[in-house]
Amino acid sequence: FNNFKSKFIDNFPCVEFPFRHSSLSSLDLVAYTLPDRYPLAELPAVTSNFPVTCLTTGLVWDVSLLPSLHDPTSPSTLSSSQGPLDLSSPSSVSCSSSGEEDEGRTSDPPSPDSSDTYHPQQTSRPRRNSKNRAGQREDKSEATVPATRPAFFCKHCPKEYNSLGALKMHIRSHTLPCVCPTCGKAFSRPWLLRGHIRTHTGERPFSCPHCNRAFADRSNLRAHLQTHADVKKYQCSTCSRTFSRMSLLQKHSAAGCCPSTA
DNA sequence: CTGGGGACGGGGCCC
DNA sequence: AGGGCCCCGTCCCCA
Repeated sequence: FNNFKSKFIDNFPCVEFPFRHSSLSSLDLVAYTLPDRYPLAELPAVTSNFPVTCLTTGLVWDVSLLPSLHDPTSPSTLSSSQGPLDLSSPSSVSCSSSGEEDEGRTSDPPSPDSSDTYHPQQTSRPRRNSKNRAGQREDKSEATVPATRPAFFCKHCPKEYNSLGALKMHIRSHTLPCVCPTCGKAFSRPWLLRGHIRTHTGERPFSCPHCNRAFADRSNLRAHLQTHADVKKYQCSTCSRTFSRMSLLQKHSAAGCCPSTA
């Protein structure tokens, strides 16, 4: 890995080393370097077990209430977030950030809307009323309830979707059609690329109303706003201490406040 | 160990 | 139907 890193830095002196995560395993490196882009989907999900109270919604984030999050058959709970980079041929991909279709591009996998990408067994759309974002993770991991069975299957991974649009959006995460003209890093969506480009330009359009800090990413501003809050979003159900981030609560629990659930 | 920032992924909703 | 945006979330790094 270090050799790879050194070579990368030598060849791309103006580009930040993309594999910044020092904890990358050899398997991760294989995932990056092999043409097959999805072996990470086979890895087991890393989960934690402790109750969390979301103060903003009043929901208790107790993983025991979300069995699908731990469904071993679900491949998607793993964060393959740092999507594989196709740095080998950055110029071969020509996605304009304005939303050029990944479908049908010459060097990419076959079009997601082609007939072999899905199997329209059932086309009933799920409830679109729910603004329950909390349920997103449930939906991500698997079809949680057999009531609305997904009908569209990704041919690149085991994920299933109940609409063609959702499937197409997902397939972009495989094809990564949006490529940064500066460093060649590829993204699934144009707005992700735009956010990434801000890391090059230094643009920070999201300002904190409470201090003079500004952020390139709205989510990061949101997280920052938690630091100004008297009562933070995530509460330990054992000691009632609140935290600005889920990850902090996780660390808190893992450190022993909630030994029964850590 | 804790708190916070940076970067990014992905599903749902709106237009 | 599709693109853009919003929101929620994760992971890593660093002070």
